Amino acid sequence: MTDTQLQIEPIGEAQSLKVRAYEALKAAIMQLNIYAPDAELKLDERALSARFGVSRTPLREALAQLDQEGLVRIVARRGIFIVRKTKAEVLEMITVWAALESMAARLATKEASDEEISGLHDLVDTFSSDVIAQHMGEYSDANIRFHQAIIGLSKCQLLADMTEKLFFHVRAIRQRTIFEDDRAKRSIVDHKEIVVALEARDTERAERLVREHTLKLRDHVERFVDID
Amino acid sequence: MTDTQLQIEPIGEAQSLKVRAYEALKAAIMQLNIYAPDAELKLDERALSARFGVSRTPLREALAQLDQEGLVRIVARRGIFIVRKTKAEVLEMITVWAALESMAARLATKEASDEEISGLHDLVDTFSSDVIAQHMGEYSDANIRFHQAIIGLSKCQLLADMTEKLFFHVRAIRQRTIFEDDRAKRSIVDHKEIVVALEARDTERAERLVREHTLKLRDHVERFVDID
DNA sequence: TCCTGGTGTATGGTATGCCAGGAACCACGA
DNA sequence: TCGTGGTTCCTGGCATACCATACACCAGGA
Repeated sequence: MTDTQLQIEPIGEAQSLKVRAYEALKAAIMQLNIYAPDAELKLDERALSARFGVSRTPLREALAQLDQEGLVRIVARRGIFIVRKTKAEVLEMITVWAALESMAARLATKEASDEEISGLHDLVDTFSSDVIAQHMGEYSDANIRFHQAIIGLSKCQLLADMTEKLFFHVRAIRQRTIFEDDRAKRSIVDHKEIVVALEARDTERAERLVREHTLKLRDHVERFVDID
Repeated sequence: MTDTQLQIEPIGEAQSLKVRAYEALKAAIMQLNIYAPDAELKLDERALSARFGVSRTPLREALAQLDQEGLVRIVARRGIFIVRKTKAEVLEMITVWAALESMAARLATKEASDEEISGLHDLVDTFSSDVIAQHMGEYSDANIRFHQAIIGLSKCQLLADMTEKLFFHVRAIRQRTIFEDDRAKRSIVDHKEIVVALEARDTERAERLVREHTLKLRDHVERFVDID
């Protein structure tokens, strides 16, 4: 449950320049449509340090972290490039996500309280009434909150950490998702079934439903999303 | 299949100082028994840069990477500390590992060729005849190779990358594993059953067997390993 | 003796300058 | 026209000096 454990920003300020540069860069990359033909994919240490008003050192550390996370690729004496995930890589990420979230569902049937599971109903309802959801398919905020909530109910912090990174990359392709009229509706049905299985403490069924739900997304992306 | 795609070191040399420092530090941490009472858990940038003969800059980048991977923790103006994983964290890692490897088994039943799956027999046999395995329980090299082979058969690079990091952390507690006489034998039985399920292309069964096998390890660690 | 305030020191954070490799461009010759 | 050699400049890698802060230690007063 991400919403219950408020993320405390020490002051919202007062962080190291490295961290601030990292977050600024990450936000900048996130809002950039990297699949646009004219997207600016090449970065420059010196130019960025000038724009941020910090020296190259903390900026380099931020970029190195982004490099390790796979958002950018640093090539010595060539440049720093924003990474375009290939379709195959995106599919792999969704597959791993399915593995992690299905395990989370499994754990949730054993670790979560009845009240916590009941709380999922609200998220499903929010999703149902979310107009945006009708247009964004799998990627509306309400939808993501539902999935993150399940991961939270597993009480496994590592699962939460690992899926968060995957979410970021998958989000990047949301603009490329083709609208399918009944996809959102079927998604809601899936969600309701998942909640029912969790409430029944049906471990195997909850795991299977979550896995199949996410693998459906995988197949959808494989068939209808065109990147590369 | 990790063994088939030989890892080419460009020259074995000629890497950046950052990478070399990273690998040297990682190797040093790996061979260190961090759970020993007198283990040296505090690092010092300046001392390390002197010992490696490089400046602090590449060393800091290497340490930052280790920090992100969770092997060390860098605290501003306090120091750099080698992380002792808590028992809860280790259990979470094994749980995630179970999620990933069971998904790998699932994929392997669909992606791997008959020859590739047959190759697993050799690894099981190697493990059976590995005297060390009798004493190290789950953590012999032959055992790890078996599990990595399954992940390789999934043809999912991301699964391989993510599990590799987990292996590293779990290895760190192998000295703390209590010897259990029939554990290795039962492990071999599990492995053979897994291979059979893979050969039969029984997706659900392969997934379940792998998951249960790894969760057995989880329970074993939970009960018999004493860290913290 | 114990608490408190100040000062010194250790340590990670940041700024800056130089280095070396590679790519692009241009001149020149075949 | 095309290929080849060299020169220049762009760019990340590295070294070094300085900065800021948390902690330890000590002196002085109650």
